Amino acid sequence: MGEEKIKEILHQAGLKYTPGRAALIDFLWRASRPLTQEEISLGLKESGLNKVSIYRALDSFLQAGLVHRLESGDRVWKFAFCGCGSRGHCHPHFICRACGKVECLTKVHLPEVAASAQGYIIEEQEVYFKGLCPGCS
Amino acid sequence: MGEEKIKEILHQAGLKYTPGRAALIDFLWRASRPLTQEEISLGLKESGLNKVSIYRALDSFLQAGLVHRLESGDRVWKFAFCGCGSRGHCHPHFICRACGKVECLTKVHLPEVAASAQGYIIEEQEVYFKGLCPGCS
DNA sequence: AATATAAACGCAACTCAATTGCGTTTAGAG
DNA sequence: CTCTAAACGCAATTGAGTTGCGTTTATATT
Ligand SMILES: [Mn+2]
Ligand SMILES: [Mn+2]
Ligand SMILES: [Zn+2]
Ligand SMILES: [Zn+2]
Repeated sequence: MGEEKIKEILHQAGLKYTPGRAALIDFLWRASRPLTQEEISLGLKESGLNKVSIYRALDSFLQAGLVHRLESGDRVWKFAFCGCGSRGHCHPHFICRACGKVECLTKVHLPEVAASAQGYIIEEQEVYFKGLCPGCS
Repeated sequence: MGEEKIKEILHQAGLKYTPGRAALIDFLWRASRPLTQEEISLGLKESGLNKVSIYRALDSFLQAGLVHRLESGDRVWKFAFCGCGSRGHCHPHFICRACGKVECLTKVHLPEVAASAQGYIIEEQEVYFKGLCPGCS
C-alpha cells in the first residue's frame, strides 16, 4: 500500500505516522488474511517493531475500525486489515477445523445490522463458519 | 434437573456418572446463561469439584454437544448447557459492551447451516451480536 | 459380592498470549 | 526550533487454561 494512503488512513484515525505502523498496515494489507502477533512479528522482523508495540498499534487500529480482531478457538487473536470503519465484522469468517486456517469471506456480505429487538441495541455482529476449507475437504 | 435425566444424558454421551458432573450439569442448566470456570467453581464450591476437573468435564461435554463454549472478547471462555447435540451454536449469542453480560438468544433460530459454497464444507456456525442489553440501553 | 480396568479426579507445576510499568525516543503541532 | 503527548523497547507480570502423575471411583465382568 502506498505511503501516502497510509498517512491518510492514520491521520484520519487521529494516529501518528511512524515507520513501524506503516510497515504493520502494509503487511496486514498484503496478507489479506487474519494474522497472529507471532506471524506479524516474523513478517516485520527487519522492521524490528516490538511485540508490545504491535499489540498497542493493533489495539488503536481496532478502536479506529481499521482492523478486525478474531478468536478462532485457540485463544490466539488474529488481526485482519479491513478499513470498513467498524470494530465489528462486515463479513463472515471461515475457520477450518483441519488446518486451522482462517479466511475472510469478503464476498459474503452480512446484513447491515440485524434489527434490534426487545430492548436490545445491536451495534455489531460477528459470524464464524467452521468446517473444512477447499484444501482440506 | 433430575438425577435420572442427568444419568441418561451422561450415559448417552458415553460418560460416567459422577456426583461432580451431575452437580455441574445441574448448575449449568439452572443458570441458563453462559458461565465462566470461575463462576462455576464459586457455584459448586460445596461440591468441591476441582478447577481442572471442571475444565476436563466441560471439554467432554463440548465434544458430546452438551454445552456451547463461547469467547466474548475478554479471552475467558463461557459455557452454557444446550444439549442440541452440536459442538456449534444453534442460536446466536448477545454480548453487552457495557455490562459484559452474555446471553443465549434461544428465541432466534439460526438457519440449519449456511449452504456450503466454492469447495467449503460448513459444519457449524457461531453468531455473536454485540451492543447494549435491555438493562444498559 | 468380589475383582479388574479404564475413566475421573486432585494437586502442583507449568505454559504462553497478552498486559503492565517505566524510562526513553520521536512525531508533529505551534 | 521547542515542547508535549504519543509511540516505543525492554523486563517483569498476569492469569486462563493445560499437563503430569499418582490416587480414587464408576461400572462392567466374573
Ligand atoms: Mn475479515
Ligand atoms: Mn447458547
Ligand atoms: Zn483447511
Ligand atoms: Zn448490559
